[in-house]
Order: sequence, then structure tokens, then C-alpha cells
Amino acid sequence: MFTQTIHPTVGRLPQGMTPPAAARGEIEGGFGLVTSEFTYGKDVEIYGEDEPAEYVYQVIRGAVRSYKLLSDGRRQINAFYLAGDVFGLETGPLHRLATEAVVDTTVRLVKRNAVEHAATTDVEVVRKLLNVTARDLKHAEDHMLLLGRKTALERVAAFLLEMDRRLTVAGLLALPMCRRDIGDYLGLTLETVSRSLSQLQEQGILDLSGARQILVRNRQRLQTMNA
Amino acid sequence: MFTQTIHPTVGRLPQGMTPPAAARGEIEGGFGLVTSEFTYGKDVEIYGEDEPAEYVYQVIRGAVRSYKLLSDGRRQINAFYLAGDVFGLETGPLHRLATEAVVDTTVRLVKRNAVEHAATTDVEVVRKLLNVTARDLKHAEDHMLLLGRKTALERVAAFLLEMDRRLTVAGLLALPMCRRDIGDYLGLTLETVSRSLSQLQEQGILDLSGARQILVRNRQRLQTMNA
DNA sequence: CGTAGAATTGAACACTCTCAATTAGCGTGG
DNA sequence: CCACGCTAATTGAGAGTGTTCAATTCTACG
Repeated sequence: MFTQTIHPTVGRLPQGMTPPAAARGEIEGGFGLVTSEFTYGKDVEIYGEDEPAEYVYQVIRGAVRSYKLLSDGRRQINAFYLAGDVFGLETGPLHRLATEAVVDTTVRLVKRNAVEHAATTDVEVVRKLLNVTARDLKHAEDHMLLLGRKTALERVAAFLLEMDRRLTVAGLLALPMCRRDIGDYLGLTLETVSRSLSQLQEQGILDLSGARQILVRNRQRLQTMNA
Repeated sequence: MFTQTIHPTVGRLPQGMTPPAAARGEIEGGFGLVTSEFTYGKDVEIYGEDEPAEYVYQVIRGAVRSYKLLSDGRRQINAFYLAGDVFGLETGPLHRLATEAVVDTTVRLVKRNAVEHAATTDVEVVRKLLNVTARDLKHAEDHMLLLGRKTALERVAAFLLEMDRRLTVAGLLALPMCRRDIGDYLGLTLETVSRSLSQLQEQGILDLSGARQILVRNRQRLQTMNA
């Protein structure tokens, strides 16, 4: 067995522990560097805020949330990373956000200094890093508009459209995250998220077949709600 | 006279009009490319959302707001760019946000395709682009926490600390933007911004000598409010 | 000075939050 | 396979923060 599941009680990758190097591949399909795979259990921290950035990650299977905390525990989730997404890339020495596995999640890792090294000589590598960062920035810009200016219903509609686009399989949207995660992503409470979803169901726009199994019946009306 | 002020009624840089090439310099102190200067009058649009990205800009003097609009006019200001800041850099073909001069503002411009060209061969240039983008992303991440999870008072405190850091001269903070701009930056109404400032003044943390002339009396208490 | 836009302040309202109770869903073990 | 138990999700009622609308004051500038 090449990958390893760390359970919540175990915590994250211990100091000095190297992920198994048996699995090799490429981040973003082309850094041409040695990579490893690693599996994190549900709710396990991958790295903490202000922790040294030692790896760059790519989600192979599962989902990851990145977030910041205030001193009293208020949390803002900046992004959910799903299969294929690259995360954990930094230009400075530290991670500016913490990340956790939303569900059991397998990631591919590349040593950060390997990427750094490649980036000093290869223009294409730096351009890839720029593209990854620019994608995150675009997402952040859209999300600021949502957080600063949209109503609860508009936020939930936007969330559903984003997730619909990113992880709908066979017409069914299977959310990996709980209502609290959604609330912390949208700047709402979990109750408001729940009420908004119920409201969308009453209006016949959705079908909730189980709290996390969503069928989008009227994509167009969701889009118009998105202002 | 090498620079030109366009007044609000005139609008922005007209189609096909090239900024005067008389002034030369460098963006970020080192792209080594030919640049021009241009001056925009107060409230004049520099570029619109989804407009082709033809230039990269650097503020020489003044202040710029970048923002997104919803269809009904709600506005979210993502950032204020002040003297020295680079803005308008895109990896795609279009600007994803609109920008306007907050006050009469002089900018340095570089043709985007000149930057693009330099970036195909010179690793250092791409690294600079990456650094600029990463700085914007870090700002956006911090701002998402503010918009999603902070109270009105915490937002205003954070805003004052940011502006204090970036443009206090001789102990006095001279804001270039109006209350509505601040509100649209912080996800609040202008009235709430005004009330929060009054409240900070009552508590003796600030001294408002004129609505836009602020003396920060107790920086530390502002920092603790910032949670 | 006079005027127009900007900022402040007040009062009532609304949207979202908080707190609480109930229901649903899911994994575990008998 | 079903029952149990725990967590997640829903729903309700009341409270609160920030908004809206309106009036007044301030300030910058012609």
C-alpha cells in the first residue's frame, strides 16, 4: 500500500516525515518533477496558517478547504479545492491559509524547493505558477463581490452554480462539505444556508434528495438570482 | 505639457489614442521596457470590466479604485492602488475588474504585449509578474476574511490600519476617497462607515480634523479591534 | 460668500444571526 | 437486518447589527 490514511486523532503529516515516494506523476500535468501521493483522513489538517511552505499540492481525489481564522474562532473559507486543483503554492516562505481535508482526500505533492529550483531556469514553469496564482486571484475577486455585496439567497445560488460546474456527475450534485463549511465559505451561518436551500426547493429550483445530494432543476433561474 | 487630464465628462482614454511616449521609466523599477505617463482626472475610468487588457499600469501619484458591479448597481471595490502600486496585470485577454481614478492620478503605462514578449524569454520578468499577482492574492485573501467575518467596527479599524500603513505622511492620514468608496470597499453602507468613525472618535482612538484628515491616536487599540 | 456635494446623525425597518427544539441521516454494533 | 446513538440538518421565534430613508450639518470650491 503506497498511500496512507491519517485519522483525525493522529493529526497531520508529522515533522520530518516524508511522504512515500513510490507514486510519481506531475503536478498540473507538466512540471516534470518527482512527486509523491498522500492521503489525509476527513477533517485532518494538511498544513496550518503561517506554517513553512514545504510542498505544493494537487488534489487527486476528495476535497480540501482553505481558510483563515480570527482569534475568537470565526472562520472564513476562501476556497474549496477539488480533483485536479493545485493548492499550497506560495511566493513567500509561509502558508497564508490553513487547509484541511473535507473528506478522505488523496493529494499529489511536490517539494517546494524542487519547484523553486525549476522556476529559476525554466520560463514555462514560472508561467505555470503564475497561471495557478492568477486563477486563485480571479476566484478571490469574484468571491469578494459575493461576500461584500450579495444577499444570502444570491450567495447560495452562486455556490450551487460553482459546485454544479465543478463537480456534477450524471446530473447529480454530490456535495462533500457540510452546511457549516458552506456557511463559512459564503459568510453566512449554517442556518441561513439551510433556509436558503429550503427556499430554493420550495420554488422548485432544486431537489434535495438527501442533504448533500442536490438535483438542479432550473439552472437558468439560479443564474438570474446570481445578479 | 506631457500629461493630460481627462475630465469626467470626457471619459477615459479614447479608442486608438496612444498616451504620450515622451516620459520613459520602468514599471516596478525594472522591466526595462519603454513606458509612458498619463494623467486621469478624478472619477475618470481607466479601463472597464471585460475590456481588452492593453496596458499594465503603475500609480505614480494619486489613487485608483478597482471594482466589480452587479447588474443593479451594487459595487464591490476590491482594492485601492496608491503611489508605487502596479495594477491592470492580466493573464487572460480581458480586464476582470474596472478601475477609476479616485482623485487626479498620474500613471505609468507599459504595453501589455511588450511585457508579454519579455515574459516569454526572461525568467526574471515572469517572476516579477508572479510577485505582483501573489501580492494581490494575499490582499484578496485578507479582504475575504474581513468581508465574510468581521463586524462593521472591525472592518473600519482594519481599513484605517491599512491606509495608515500605506499613506500616512507626517503622522496625518489623508484619505483620498469618500465614505461611499470606503463603504463599497468594506461591504458596508457609507452611513455605517461614518457611524463607525464617529464611534472611534468618541472612544478617543481617532481625531477627525476634517472628514478625510485623520489622526490615529491609539494604533494599538485599533490593532486589537482588528481581531 | 453662496452653493452643491459630502458627511453626519436620527429613527424605523429588514435581513441575518442566535438560541432552541425537532427531525433526518448515517455509521456502528448487537 | 434492525435498533441505537450521534452528528448533521431543518425549522421556529426572538434579538441584533447594519440598512434605509430622511433631515441636518459640514466643507470645499467657484
